[in-house]
Amino acid sequence: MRASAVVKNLKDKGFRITPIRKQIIEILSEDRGPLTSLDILTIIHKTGKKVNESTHDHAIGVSSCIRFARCNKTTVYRQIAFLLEQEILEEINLGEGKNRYDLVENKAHHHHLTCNNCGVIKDLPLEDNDFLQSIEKNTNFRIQKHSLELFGLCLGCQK
Amino acid sequence: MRASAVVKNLKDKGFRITPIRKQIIEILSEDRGPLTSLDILTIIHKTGKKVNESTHDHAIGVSSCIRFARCNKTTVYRQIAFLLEQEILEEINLGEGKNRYDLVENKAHHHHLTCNNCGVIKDLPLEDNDFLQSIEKNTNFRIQKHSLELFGLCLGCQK
DNA sequence: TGATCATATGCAACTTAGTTGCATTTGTCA
DNA sequence: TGACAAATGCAACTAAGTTGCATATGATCA
Ligand SMILES: [Mn+2]
Ligand SMILES: [Mn+2]
Ligand SMILES: [Zn+2]
Ligand SMILES: [Zn+2]
Repeated sequence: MRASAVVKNLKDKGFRITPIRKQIIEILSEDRGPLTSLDILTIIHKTGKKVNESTHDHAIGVSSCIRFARCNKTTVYRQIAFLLEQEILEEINLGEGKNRYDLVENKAHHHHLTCNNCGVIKDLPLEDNDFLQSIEKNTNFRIQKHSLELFGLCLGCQK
Repeated sequence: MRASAVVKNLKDKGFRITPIRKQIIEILSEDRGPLTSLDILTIIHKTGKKVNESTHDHAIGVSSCIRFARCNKTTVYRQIAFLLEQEILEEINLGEGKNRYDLVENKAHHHHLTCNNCGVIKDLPLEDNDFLQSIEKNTNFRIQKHSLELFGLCLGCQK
């Protein structure tokens, strides 16, 4: 599983593995598309409730469950900051007035197609090196980062 | 001048021309680069003061000056919304947690190069139609809008 | 298995961008 | 010069994100 590889990597680097840190990595590795901090917090809260309701034992354990239920937005923001520093996440801005986060991991650099009608966000892998190099030549800028976001209608929403 | 053409166009379409509306158009037509709502408000306030301090008569007039000095952020936001509807402005998001606005007018569609060191924002005219068409073919999306923002170091900041 | 200690967490209070409702003012046109 | 719709100011609000501080906890070692 992708999440456990990320966790192992962090542990090897000497970082602490807390239930919330692990859970955020797991949530983002489920590939629901780039999530906001509130998306993440809401999923953590739900996970806490679900596990609490079930009478069976569960991989997550009761103590983690209690902590998921109480998880605070500050913690989510701080974990996001940590995971960004570790270059495990990428910050994505679709002009919504809030950020989204995508697991980088072994996925190559990519962009997004957002449907203006149904909101679905599709990955767009795109080899853009030639493109960027020609801009560097023409402008004398040294390009360090770029963001390309496309908006339109997905096949289903074109009617 | 570019600003007066925009104003005339609005007048012809039957929209009211208020001092603040006109001033915002003028500020943005001075090409200081894409401005935030606060940038705009601050410049309006300064203009009010400057004109007030000067003892000479001035193209702007005293009554406009008083209104510039009192201009409220709500008004700026509402003018921005109006000018966006009229497709006079374009909204630009550089991932700063706030929007910037650029006059569209007769300037062609373009992108931006932002210097990570000194913050300068340079226009980047870029013919990207072929590029977009090939994405449409490969993805079955119909693309309606796109944003491409580049970040790096300007010539001066490359040391 | 504890004790230790740096790191992670929860909570409350704060900042900043942007929005809304409402009373008042003003640009336009007859 | 009215009349009236559109524009404005102000205050109160929302939502994303940040900060300080007291408490809790994961990893390490005895
Ligand atoms: Mn993605
Ligand atoms: Mn520009
Ligand atoms: Zn769709
Ligand atoms: Zn620079």
